[in-house]
Amino acid sequence: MSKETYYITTAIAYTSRKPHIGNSYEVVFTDAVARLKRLQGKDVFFLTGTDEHGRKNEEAAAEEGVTPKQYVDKIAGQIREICDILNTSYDKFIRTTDNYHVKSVQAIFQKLYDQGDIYKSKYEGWYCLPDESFYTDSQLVDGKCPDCGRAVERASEEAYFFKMSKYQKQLEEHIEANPGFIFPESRKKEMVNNFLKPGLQDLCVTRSSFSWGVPVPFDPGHVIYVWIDALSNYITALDYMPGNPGALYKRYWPAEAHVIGKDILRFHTIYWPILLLALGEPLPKSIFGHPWLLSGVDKMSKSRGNVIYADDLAELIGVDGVRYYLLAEMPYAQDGTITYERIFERYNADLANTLGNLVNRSIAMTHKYFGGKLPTGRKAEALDNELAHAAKVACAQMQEKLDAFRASDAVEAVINLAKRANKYIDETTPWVLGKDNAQSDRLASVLYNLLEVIRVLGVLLTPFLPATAEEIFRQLDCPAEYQTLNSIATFGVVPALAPQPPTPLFARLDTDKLLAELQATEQETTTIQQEKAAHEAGKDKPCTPPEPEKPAEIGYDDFMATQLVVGQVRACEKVEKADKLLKLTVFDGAGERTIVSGIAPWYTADDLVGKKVIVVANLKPAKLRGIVSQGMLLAADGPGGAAQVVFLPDEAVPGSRIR
RNA sequence: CGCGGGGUGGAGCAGUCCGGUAGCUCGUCGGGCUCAUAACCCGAAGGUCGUAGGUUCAAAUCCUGCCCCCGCAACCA
Repeated sequence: MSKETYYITTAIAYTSRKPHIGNSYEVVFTDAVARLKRLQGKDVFFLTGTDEHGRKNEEAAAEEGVTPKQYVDKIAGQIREICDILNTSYDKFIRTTDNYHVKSVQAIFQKLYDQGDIYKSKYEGWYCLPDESFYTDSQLVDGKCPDCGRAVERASEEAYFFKMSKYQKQLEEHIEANPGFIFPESRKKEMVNNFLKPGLQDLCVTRSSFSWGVPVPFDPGHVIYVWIDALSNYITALDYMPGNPGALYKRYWPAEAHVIGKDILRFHTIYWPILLLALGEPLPKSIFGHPWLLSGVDKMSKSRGNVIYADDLAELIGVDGVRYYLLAEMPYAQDGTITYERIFERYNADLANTLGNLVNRSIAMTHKYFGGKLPTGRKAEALDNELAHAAKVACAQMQEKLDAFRASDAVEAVINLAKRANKYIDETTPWVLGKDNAQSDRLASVLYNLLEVIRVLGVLLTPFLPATAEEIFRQLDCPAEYQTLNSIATFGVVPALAPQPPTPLFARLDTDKLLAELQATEQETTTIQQEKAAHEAGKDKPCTPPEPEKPAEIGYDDFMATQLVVGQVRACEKVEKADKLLKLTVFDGAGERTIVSGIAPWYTADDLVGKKVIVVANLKPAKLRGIVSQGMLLAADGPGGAAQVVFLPDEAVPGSRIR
């Protein structure tokens, strides 16, 4: 009854688009841990879900002509569907639009406000009346509006702020006292050095510029921003209410681990703990910032046309094929890579050849030599002990590694056992024993040991490849009580199994053929994707990349509103303390202007000085790294995020209009 | 001097804390076997462990300088 509890969560996925396979890694990994813990007899609660508020969703919905709720319903459905396809065993799928969550978030906000940790203040800034815009100190040009050059006045917009600094000390002490709180270690250093040490600012926790969110209970013009809304999901999912926590909360909180992407570590290791400190609740035991899965050397993104989706891949290699790749291939602290070559290679080598073939040949021999049922006679040999020992080692290693969140090492330990069993077959040569009736007892022993190892493999694979484990048990005709960790603690406890006729677990893939097919379909889609990508302006933010928008048609006048002119680069220098910035002096026909451009990684002064470029002449000036940039250069998005500046022929006359 | 991680046979990684025969997977080559999914088992080739110095009887491992890659921060109009 009093089983040890184990609460583990993924981050909730932002409902901006269908998650790609890199996004899916998190939920598969977390699922493997959750399944292991259940296997170990813990009372597990595994939470995942979706983060559904925010301006982006509001806008996306408007564009599709549906309500925000309709929009997020659709995407949340897709996200959940992928979790289901991947056979993840979450106990709850929370959506931040769920009613209980909204209520709880409001109560949390109210409590923090009542105790003075949230206060209403002003988003202070310089306001330009004619432009209706706010500017910060650094944006101002000579104390004037950077846009129109007119005077600005000190003005403010109301917003609510959270007193982060009040809890900073406490958090720092906690991190110090609990070395395992943030891991891997290198991530912890990033957080402490970059954010904690410099000191925390109070955090603006509401917005009034959009309305798709949880309203501030006592001030409905304001909406609670993502920090308190989304992060709280980990406790609202357990029916948390300030002062009146629900039964689930009492049972499962604090969480054992929050598994999140390295990109949102800051929110989870700083904002979230401080929020909990303010609520007077215990902090989660650990926060694991996992690395990313890169497509080749690039981040996966729609605009690069290198996206792989888990469900598509599952069509090719099965759900467990996908799970296997993710779990076996992702390093612990460094980014992993995914390519089809690698996927097929791992699938064939480990799943088809090593594991699948072992199961198949062992069961096939049981049928061939004994009609599917082993006789009772046995004859043990010293060799057998080595196999039994390997099973014991695999069992210990798998748990030790996965307990430490080292999934690929854990998987390796299991596959190693399968390799050892394949070797055992060669060592014992059952096909030789089969030719000699006098060796029947020995043959029966060998096959028994093999079936026993396969059963062990079935148990050990449960966290990683649940469907395969099940299929192994089915083929072995293995009763449920022999599918547990306890039952494999000692080798050779299972009664003689009478396996079903063998069915291959994983069909070998014809790698060359598959790659050729993929290349063919890729070429069809690439063109379309590239066209789309051309319209996608900025880079995607890692956690919430924007959906590529179908460009709305614009009229000629709209286009002409952008004043493109020929400019000649007269001078160029690197901006100090900025990796990407070049400060350019450009002659635009009338005079020289300064343009700061983020192309330093790809261009030097020599590449640019004297060249004719396209300048956006009427762009609002902006201050970059303290330098006012008056316009911008046109450049194409090149491969790998590189910028490719558009150069004009030398004859082009500075100042002439481009249209 | 903003903070941190890394450079190991063709590819991907382990080993570095606690110096002492450089290990694993894939690939290549050769052999064995035939129960099995052209699978399995054995063996071989292939590495001056980024680079230059230093400490030591001994350095991938410890120290110092330099080069290159990556992450965080900053920044990309």
